[in-house]
Amino acid sequence: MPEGHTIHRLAQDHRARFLARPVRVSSPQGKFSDSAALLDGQVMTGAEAHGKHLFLGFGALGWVHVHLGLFGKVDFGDVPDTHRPPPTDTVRMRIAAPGAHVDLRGPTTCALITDGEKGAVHDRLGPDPLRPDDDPDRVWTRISRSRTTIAALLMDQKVIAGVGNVYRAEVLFRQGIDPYREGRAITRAEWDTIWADLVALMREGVRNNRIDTVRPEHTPEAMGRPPRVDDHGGEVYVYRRAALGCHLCGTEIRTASLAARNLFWCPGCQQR
DNA sequence: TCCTTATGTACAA
DNA sequence: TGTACCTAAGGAC
Repeated sequence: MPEGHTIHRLAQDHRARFLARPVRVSSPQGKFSDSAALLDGQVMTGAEAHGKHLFLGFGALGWVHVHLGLFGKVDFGDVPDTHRPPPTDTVRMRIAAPGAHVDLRGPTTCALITDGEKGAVHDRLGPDPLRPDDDPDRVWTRISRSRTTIAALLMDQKVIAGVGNVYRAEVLFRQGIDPYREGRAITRAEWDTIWADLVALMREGVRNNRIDTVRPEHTPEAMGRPPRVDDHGGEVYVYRRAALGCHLCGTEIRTASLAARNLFWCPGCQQR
């Protein structure tokens, strides 16, 4: 379930269990074995996120750089060592300390890198709504000069880091903006609202560890409908609701493929 | 049991 | 634009 909120939550969850503690590191699946051997027994000195990238610090040894890609999964287990389940053979990396372990499966990236290499990753990522010091003006500069659609721009990690297919669809619905509108046709006021909305939605995503975007007044309860949670685990307006009726205006939600990803929007609520 | 799909990205042509 | 990569769940049979 990896959009930026997941990764920031993972950083927090790693810090809570492992920060400043020596940890056991292994790679049952094998692809990370050499680095795991170097790190085994070392102290975890940091855990941070930028967009969808996770960095686990190990002092002078560098950082474990993790990117979940589309399929990557992380499972924590908070059990006494005597009850710790043996890892399955797809676990790329297991980190363990007394009373806690975490398994990483199916990541696109899991590699030990240097400070310099970490810096290079930050340099190619845009501002992240979940990093308090990041500057939305840098994003606005790119968007306001671009003929690319706002839908494509929001998914471009060099422009803005951490937004994925769900937040893209949902923030454009919430702001009433058609996904095919060009970046340069977005007004400054619209951009300010999009950024502020992403900050709020993604912070809530970190808190709840899932994506909910439906405003209180639009929940099924508030609208007198039976309770419902969408099958990806949160409550949303348009994501994966193709051919269903819009919660607000009843228009059929449309879907289209854009740069190999599924786009969802309501033609009734979102303006060109 | 097989097929499809998925909240992602990099690289080749 | 297409393809490769990594894993697991759900649905069709």
